[in-house]
Amino acid sequence: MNPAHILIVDDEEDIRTLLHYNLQKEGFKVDVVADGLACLEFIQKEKPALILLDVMMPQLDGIEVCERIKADPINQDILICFLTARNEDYSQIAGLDAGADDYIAKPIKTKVLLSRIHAMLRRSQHNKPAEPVKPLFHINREKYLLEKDGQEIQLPRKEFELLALLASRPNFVFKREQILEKVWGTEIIVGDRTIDVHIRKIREKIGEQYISTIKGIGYKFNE
Amino acid sequence: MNPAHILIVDDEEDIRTLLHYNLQKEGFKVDVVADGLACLEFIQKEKPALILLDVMMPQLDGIEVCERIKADPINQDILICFLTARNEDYSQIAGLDAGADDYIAKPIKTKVLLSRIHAMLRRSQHNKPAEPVKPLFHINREKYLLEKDGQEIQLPRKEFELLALLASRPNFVFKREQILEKVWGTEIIVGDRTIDVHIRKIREKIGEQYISTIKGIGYKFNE
DNA sequence: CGTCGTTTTGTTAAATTTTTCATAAAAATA
DNA sequence: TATTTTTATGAAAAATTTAACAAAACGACG
Repeated sequence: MNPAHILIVDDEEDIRTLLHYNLQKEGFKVDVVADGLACLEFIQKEKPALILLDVMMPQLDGIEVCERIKADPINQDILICFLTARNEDYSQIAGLDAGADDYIAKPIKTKVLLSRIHAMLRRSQHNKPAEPVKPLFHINREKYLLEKDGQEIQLPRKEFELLALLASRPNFVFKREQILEKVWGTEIIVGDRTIDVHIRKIREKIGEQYISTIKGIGYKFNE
Repeated sequence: MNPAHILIVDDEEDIRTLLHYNLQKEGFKVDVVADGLACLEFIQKEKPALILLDVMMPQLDGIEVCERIKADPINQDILICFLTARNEDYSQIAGLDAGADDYIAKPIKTKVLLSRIHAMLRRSQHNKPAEPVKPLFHINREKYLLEKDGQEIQLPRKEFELLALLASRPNFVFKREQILEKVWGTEIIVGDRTIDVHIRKIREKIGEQYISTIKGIGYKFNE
């Protein structure tokens, strides 16, 4: 579960600091720029999942920036959330017309902010192509369980994520590094033994034959 | 893309005319009725994509109408947007509680109106997770009443909403976040303990076996 | 205004999950 | 074969998450 990447665009130092601090604490990968131009430059190089975009900015305002971003199909799926001065009805509408996905009124309450961000991210994940379906073995993300020849097996979260990852590409050898990155993310650091232990638990539950160890490299799911 | 069908419900002639004119000009298919009863009758025959619903109306007010509409699962996906007198905070809240999807404050600015409408329509197309309704026991939305093998169980509102959500998709694991979003909305922020407590209350009333905890994820309703 | 039912919060205990650690076993390397 | 490296295993510590309870806050209503 990788942390979502969020870009903050605001000309006010205080706001930048505040948002940066709160979002980072929440576990997001955060970048910050101070104006619209810098924002456009930034997304040439990196593609954040979400941009918090101040509407009122000198030179290039948020609406303009938003329109330019959304103009490129490649960036369609970047979520954009406007930060607007309170009760600026006009900016609200113009913003949504410009293709923004949500807006938050200043003054920003941290709880509201986080809640909205999570809601947006979740929503965007929600309508993404369904993951490939496994016949023998079905990993049911909706029900958070494993359907194996008739019976349903409940797995704790980490075990579930790990198995889901391996099973998503049968016969492909996932390196330990990759596993750590995909299941734990780059932020959370855990020792190598942790993977072993989870693998063992999974094997206990589904049988030895499904997961093979590739010594020195990692693990794979057998078709 | 055929034009969205919008129903206008307002007791004031001027407003009806204004809205009708503007929406039609925008290319929507528009119908107009003057009161709540006519509205309910209308949707028996046709199913508009969106209803602009005045809150303050003689006899049957907008909130009541909204509740009745949303009570029928078939109409769940009709978008409802309240038209409220300005700064009627109370009606805003009551409206959203009643299941409305948005509200617009009078006096209505055309640009705001159109923008909001487009946003709502876009959003509703955007996230359409199928929601098959499963009446293991019947959930009576009008009375906030649960009919379980003969006996009727009264549930307070929040408990009711929560149970209704879980029961709307048996076996589907609702994440805590999702529950918060659906039952409380993104605006209202409550702690995680709140969910637990409501779950417990519901379990006390309907029995333990119906709702399972999926640790680290959320809850689900058992079929 | 006081009361009652509902909703929310905070605290503590219990349960479960996740991680670490020490040691054994296995595989690879030389 | 001896040595080194890597993984498996069992037990236990640490961390996280939920349940249970008590109480406060809130709202509707007489």
